[in-house]
Amino acid sequence: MTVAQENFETKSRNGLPHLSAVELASVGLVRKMGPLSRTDLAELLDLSRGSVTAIAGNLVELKVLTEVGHGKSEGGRRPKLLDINAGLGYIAGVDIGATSVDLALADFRGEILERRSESADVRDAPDQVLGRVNSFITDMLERQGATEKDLVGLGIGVPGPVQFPSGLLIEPPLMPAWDSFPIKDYLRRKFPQVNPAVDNDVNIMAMGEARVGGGKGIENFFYIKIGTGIGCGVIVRNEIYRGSDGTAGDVGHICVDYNGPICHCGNAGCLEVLAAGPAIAKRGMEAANKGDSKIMADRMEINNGKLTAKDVGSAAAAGDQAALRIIAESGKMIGGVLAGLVNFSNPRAIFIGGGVSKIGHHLLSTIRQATLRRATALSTRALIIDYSELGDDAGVYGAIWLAIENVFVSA
Amino acid sequence: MTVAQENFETKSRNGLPHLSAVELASVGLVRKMGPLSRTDLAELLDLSRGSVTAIAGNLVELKVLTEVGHGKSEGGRRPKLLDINAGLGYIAGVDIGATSVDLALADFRGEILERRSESADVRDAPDQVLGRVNSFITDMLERQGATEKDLVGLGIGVPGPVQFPSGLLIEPPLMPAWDSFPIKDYLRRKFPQVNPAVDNDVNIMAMGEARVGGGKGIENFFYIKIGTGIGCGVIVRNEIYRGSDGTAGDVGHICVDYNGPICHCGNAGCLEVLAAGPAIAKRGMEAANKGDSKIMADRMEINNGKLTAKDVGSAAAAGDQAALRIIAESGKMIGGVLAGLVNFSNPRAIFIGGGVSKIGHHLLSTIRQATLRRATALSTRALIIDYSELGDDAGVYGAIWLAIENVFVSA
DNA sequence: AGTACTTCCTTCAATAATTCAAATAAGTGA
DNA sequence: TCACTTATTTGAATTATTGAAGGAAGTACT
Repeated sequence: MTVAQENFETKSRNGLPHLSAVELASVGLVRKMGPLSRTDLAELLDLSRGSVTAIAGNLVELKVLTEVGHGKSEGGRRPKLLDINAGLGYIAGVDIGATSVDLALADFRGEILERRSESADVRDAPDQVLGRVNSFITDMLERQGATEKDLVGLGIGVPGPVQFPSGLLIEPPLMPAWDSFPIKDYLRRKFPQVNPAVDNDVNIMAMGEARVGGGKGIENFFYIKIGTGIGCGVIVRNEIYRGSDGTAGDVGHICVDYNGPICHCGNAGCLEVLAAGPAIAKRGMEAANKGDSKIMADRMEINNGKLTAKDVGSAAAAGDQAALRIIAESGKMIGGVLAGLVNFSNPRAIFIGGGVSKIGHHLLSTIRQATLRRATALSTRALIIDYSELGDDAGVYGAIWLAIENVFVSA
Repeated sequence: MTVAQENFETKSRNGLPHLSAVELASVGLVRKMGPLSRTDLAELLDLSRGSVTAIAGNLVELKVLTEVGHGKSEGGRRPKLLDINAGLGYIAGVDIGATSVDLALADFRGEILERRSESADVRDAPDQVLGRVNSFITDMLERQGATEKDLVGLGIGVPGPVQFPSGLLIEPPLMPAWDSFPIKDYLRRKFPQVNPAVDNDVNIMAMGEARVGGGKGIENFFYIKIGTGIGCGVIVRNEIYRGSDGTAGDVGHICVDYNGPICHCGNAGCLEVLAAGPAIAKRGMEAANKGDSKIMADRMEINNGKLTAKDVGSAAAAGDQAALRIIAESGKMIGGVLAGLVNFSNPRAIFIGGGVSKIGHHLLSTIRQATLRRATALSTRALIIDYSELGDDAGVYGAIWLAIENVFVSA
């Protein structure tokens, strides 16, 4: 490369160089597979070693990749391994929940440097919540000895339907004040160089599971979040599947009982009203009041007359029959819906996360049973159903990876 | 290109030249958008006009593209339009149904030259059925003045679960004799140069609808086939979605009534047993026997004691209340399942085909109502629900296009 | 330690793909 | 007719890629 060209070296707004398609592919491969030698890259890219030497040389010069020691010799010269340059810039991942904000600051490889959970009310005005997000991120950057300019990527998940490219929420039931609020613009007020990626919270959890959790290497899977509601992130061909309007994965309002109770969505018998956390808690309280469960009744007394799904879970873990029955009912309904979706979509795996997934193993086993019983044999042959590997970190990991995969694409 | 190289010009087995990635992209664009000028191509490919001149020149020399006259001037020189060279070779599309084989021979653009329907029993031995397929194709080629060597692509759909890359059927319920039968190899005995593409029948129908029917330009949609069974072809990001084992779209065995009748799959209350053609026919006969419908009872007498779904349809068209109710019931169940899948998958459209879809408009309208009622508002905002545009031709069109898109990929 | 072999990486001339700028072709409209 | 516009072609310059040759850095065997 001549000196004249170097002067015209194009840089995107975030200060990172523009990469060619081959360079992007190389970086992607290293991200996906970990440190690679030039020979590995040549084989994976189907290019000659000579070309890869040139490409890798350029990427090292641009400080996108660095040499990180040597690999094991396989009978000859040891390979020099190339990895993502962790120090190229910082990535922030934000997972906004109904009552809390989870954040993490990561290096350029996606390794988390600092992790935070703050309480927040999503019903507050968006600029209030996002203002706090901005200052949390600034704070984390400062603690790493960095400044706002060093942030190169920012991903954020919000609990509502997102129109992905624009990052606008469309009629979010939980957070009406956020409808069409320009989230990206607001975040850019503090970090003008970054191009934030905004997505639905369940989508980013699925993304996290796909890139660093149990979904690594799995092309098609679901991530089910069971909490106050029930949502689903869908990974198709290793990417988040958002559907035509960004609403894909809305499994909470699939009908399981046409004569069931009315959901806040206006319809009767949605999975969400019948099987999510509040339903489990409610049925627990009913059982306690009816005298079907001493454990739950005791717990209810301590808890000023209330029970949570978690309480029902601990009762079940202690062998309480009523609690076990309640959880099994919920699991059966969820499994029944999942069976239909498995028939339709034939995923390789289903990962279950969200607050309610922590109430114990009984829920998982009934979900698993119900799903396997009602789905076709062919589609369940190799189906994995398990809890999320990342637990509460799925969201922030996914946000980080959404940001990472958007870092080199210009606004 | 030097003379020495021309001698080494690589050709694939089917006699077609190997194309580079850019060339493939160009051809794909012309296939998708119709005749294009070099300038159009340059813009679509994001290449300079000079490059496109070279690429187009090569493709014309290879006889993959041809100049087909001029476009309208927009104030300057008229563009020369490039189109696929129809005469480069023939494409055969085959749609094997339970009781019939539909075939078509097309030119290289996918334009059908001859169309045939033959009766056949899929329960026969596969070599017997496929032997007939081979000779039908040969016959059609001869009627075009061509020989077996002129076939460059062959696509075939079969009514059972297919493991796509290998083209093997896996435990097909309708056609046990075909289990793991090497369909591709058999077809190649007559057409050794082609690399046949084998897929599930519903998948190829969806493909047909995607490429030449109502699904043109729609990224994500379902094709529902209602006949003896109920199947679904899923198009995601403009491609057939097959899932992890090739069984995606198996909606017929989604449960709609846990206390319903037992399906041949072993489970109770599958959509298929309750809502497909045989269920409609059965309920029609019950109504006739109970004296609820004079029209159907009369029809039954003529038909030696039997009714078909179509008979119920004509009764409904004539205003018969019992028939209307039966069809509405079926439509409601299908719509109920579709609503769940719409929530989950957020497609832009649903196209309905298959034999039972011909029983009249009442079925469509109840399916539409039931789907829209139970799916979320956001996911149905822009949702199209309509009959297949291609009707009985969806299968052969899809087979042709599956073949076309495999023509330049080597075996 | 020496030798043969292997693997990994670099270099560089040759080749292929692409761009850019200029020329040419073929129209429109006043 | 002339000025202008759009489409295509051409060819020199640039960039990307290959392939062969060789150097670097290891292993394995003697």
